[in-house]
Amino acid sequence: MKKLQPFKKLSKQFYTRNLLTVVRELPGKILVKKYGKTFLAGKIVEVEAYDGMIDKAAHTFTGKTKRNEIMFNDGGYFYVYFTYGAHFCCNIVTGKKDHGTAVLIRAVEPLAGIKKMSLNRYNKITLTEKEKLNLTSGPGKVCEAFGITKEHYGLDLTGDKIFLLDRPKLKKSEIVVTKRIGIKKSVDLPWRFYIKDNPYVSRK
DNA sequence: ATCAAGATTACCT
DNA sequence: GGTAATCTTGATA
Repeated sequence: MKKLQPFKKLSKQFYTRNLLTVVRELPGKILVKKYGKTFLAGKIVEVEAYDGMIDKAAHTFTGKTKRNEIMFNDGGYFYVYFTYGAHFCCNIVTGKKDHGTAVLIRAVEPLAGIKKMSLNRYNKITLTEKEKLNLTSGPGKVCEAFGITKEHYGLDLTGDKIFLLDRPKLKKSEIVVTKRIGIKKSVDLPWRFYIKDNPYVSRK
């Protein structure tokens, strides 16, 4: 009989390891945002790594600015940015202080608070099948569904507003590795990781 | 002060 | 498949 693992918050030590170690372990973990007395939650199904030291696509590649300064902290902080005049995207800062590394959360599978997510995305509760799959299948969609905005910039992920829950490690065969999406620089780095056959992954 | 780009999305054919 | 929308940020002057 397999022991049921309790849902435990990921610790500071999880995040302060190297970017590429953390990014491989993030698929399958659970993103949680406190919402009043309840919670919004989703299983992380797609992520990308960004490393300012060697990666021209990273916001930290050209040094510290007001926007990216949280990425130069040690791991365990939330980096939120605004783009294309419309969308927020959220990231998990990793590594040691001054590394400038983070993981973009590209897609999650909704687990709890789905009604609230539906309201945030579509301003209604009853969704078509297509709309359900479109709820959190992209970085901007995740933030809209969870109500994540610049006010969440810099949050400590060991706190209780936004955090991740641990889950058993996935097998290597369950994770697909590809080049990243939607960037024009350093396009060949194989730093996108997603859960095989999961319908909420943004693109095959 | 001005300007171009952008870790996207929704909607179109 | 392609592209308009939309505005913050960072770079350049």
